[in-house]
Amino acid sequence: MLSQKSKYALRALLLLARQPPGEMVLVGEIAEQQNVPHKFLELILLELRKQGILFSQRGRNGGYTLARPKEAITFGEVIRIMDGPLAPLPCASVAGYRRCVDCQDERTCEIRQVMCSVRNAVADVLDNTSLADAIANGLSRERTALAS
Amino acid sequence: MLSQKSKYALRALLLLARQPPGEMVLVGEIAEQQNVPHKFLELILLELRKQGILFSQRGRNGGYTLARPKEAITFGEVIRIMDGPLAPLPCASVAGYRRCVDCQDERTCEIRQVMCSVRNAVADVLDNTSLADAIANGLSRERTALAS
DNA sequence: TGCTTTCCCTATAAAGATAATAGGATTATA
DNA sequence: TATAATCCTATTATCTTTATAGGGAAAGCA
Repeated sequence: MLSQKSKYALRALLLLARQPPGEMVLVGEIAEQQNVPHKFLELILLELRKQGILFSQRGRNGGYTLARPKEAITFGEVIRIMDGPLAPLPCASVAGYRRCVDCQDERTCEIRQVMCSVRNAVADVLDNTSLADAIANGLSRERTALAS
Repeated sequence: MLSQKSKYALRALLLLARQPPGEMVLVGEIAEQQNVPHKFLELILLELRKQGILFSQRGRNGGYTLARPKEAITFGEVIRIMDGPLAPLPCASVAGYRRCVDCQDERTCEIRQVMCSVRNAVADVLDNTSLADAIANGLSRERTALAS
């Protein structure tokens, strides 16, 4: 399940991705527009900055902006930062592998094998969807909906 | 993330799937072999029985057995019973759809669209993997491992 | 220089979900 | 009727998520 934190993070990033490149936006503006608690959003944006997703400036005329082009930020990267590994089980994770303490034989564990397939299927979607992709799909859907 | 409950449930079901069809197994035996708390496993098996996955018999010579052939029980079905919908967001779920309370326009929500893709990718794996499939894959991997 | 605005940082509380335990009720068999 | 097993409800314990609070530090401007 996607956490509230990831949802807020993605909302904020999509909002920033819709701005002209380099445009600074205040935490308060994002919070208000997206219905996210201000202070909670601060924590989220702070973490995204530390992880190189956002660039920030303090003081007057400060705010946040994407640290990279919107084509170069994927859903997978964002969700991993907020929620941790994509895999349904630690033992099926590539980046965040951890052995199951009560697993009798990982090499033959059927559950692990299936969860590895799930992990790959999920990563295939999320690591290949950028903020730009998501926005573009949204627009094309919108056009389709209006045309029909 | 897969819950402990789902993991225990799948372990128990895979154990039962490896028995001769119709063979009754005690909760206590499953709990011991799979390192699962006895009383907790009882709750899990009980729910699986209510949902038509297991058949049980009380009293002496009682126990649990699969209510259907192992080819006809999928990971998706089991995980939905234990953990609820597969989708990362309620608004992206087919079976358990629920609107996001703070969503401004679901029709154009980019996050929802991506999460629908994730849901489909996950369901595609889990709804097409039966207990029998998982056991068969495990064996073939074992053979491969031994051969190499 | 001092004032304001903004992000930055740490700590903690509140709420909810998950995991587990407990104790007995019911049923089938020998 | 004794026994062994599942069945059922309630409760506790633990952990995670979500959110709040209060101030610290830097940037710009008068």
